[in-house]
Amino acid sequence: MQETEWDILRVLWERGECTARDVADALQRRRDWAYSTVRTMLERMRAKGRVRGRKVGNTWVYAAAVPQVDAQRSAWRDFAETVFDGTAGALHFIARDAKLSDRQRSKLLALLAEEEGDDDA
Amino acid sequence: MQETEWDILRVLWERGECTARDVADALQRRRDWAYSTVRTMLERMRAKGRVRGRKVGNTWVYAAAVPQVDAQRSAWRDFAETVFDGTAGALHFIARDAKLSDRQRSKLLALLAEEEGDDDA
DNA sequence: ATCGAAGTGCTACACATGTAGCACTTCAGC
DNA sequence: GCTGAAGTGCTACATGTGTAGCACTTCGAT
Repeated sequence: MQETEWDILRVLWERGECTARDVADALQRRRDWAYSTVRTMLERMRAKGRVRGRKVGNTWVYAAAVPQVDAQRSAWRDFAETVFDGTAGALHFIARDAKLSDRQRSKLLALLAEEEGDDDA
Repeated sequence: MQETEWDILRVLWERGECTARDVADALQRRRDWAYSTVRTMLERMRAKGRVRGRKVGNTWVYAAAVPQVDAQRSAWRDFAETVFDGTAGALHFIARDAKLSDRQRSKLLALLAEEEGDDDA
């Protein structure tokens, strides 16, 4: 999935259902897209099943087709696979080569510790 | 950077300088590419500066233009930026939502602990 | 000298992505 | 009822990506 799509999806995840106009407005600063660009993108994403669309009156209203965390999980898997040949390699990289700041490292440790043992709970 | 490029670069990182033939052979199983496909890709990557190429006799010999870990770092940054709006979000995700197995989690903890304090040393 | 394998430069073509315009319709306010 | 803003469907066009072929050259072995 491309960056453009993530930008659009982020809007949809944050705000729930949106019209093309809503999305365009929300992305105003981040992306200087013409309204029609946003529309094209939304339509393409609908064709690909990335977003759902329903018509309210004569207006299309869009929503993300999958929960954000699901999309993130598959992005994470793809990333790990493509760049590190698997999750193990990716984690290895993060721990050792990602040049995390001390702050980031301890935050990560803290979060991991917190999570320890309560898988998914 | 696309998956195809990573596959090629991985070969170059592993083996150092390679001819198109070397790369094609190395990718035999992973990717069923025609020799010319590999050549096209290498040439395009050379045009983009992703690989360096020098001519040995009449044969092109290619090598990755950047060290693997550098490429991984920028991929990591792009990934974090695109999907999580920053490294912090990405780390948060990894600690809490990536559904790591217990084994992966403890491995990660161990690696992080090991690294603790010796930044880059 | 010659023949074939492997190399080279160049071209091709379909599909995806980034970006956007046009012509037409519809609804809300005057 | 008319007008304008916002919506719609459709089209466009450049660039990137995936995949590969063709014609020509070159070098090593016979």
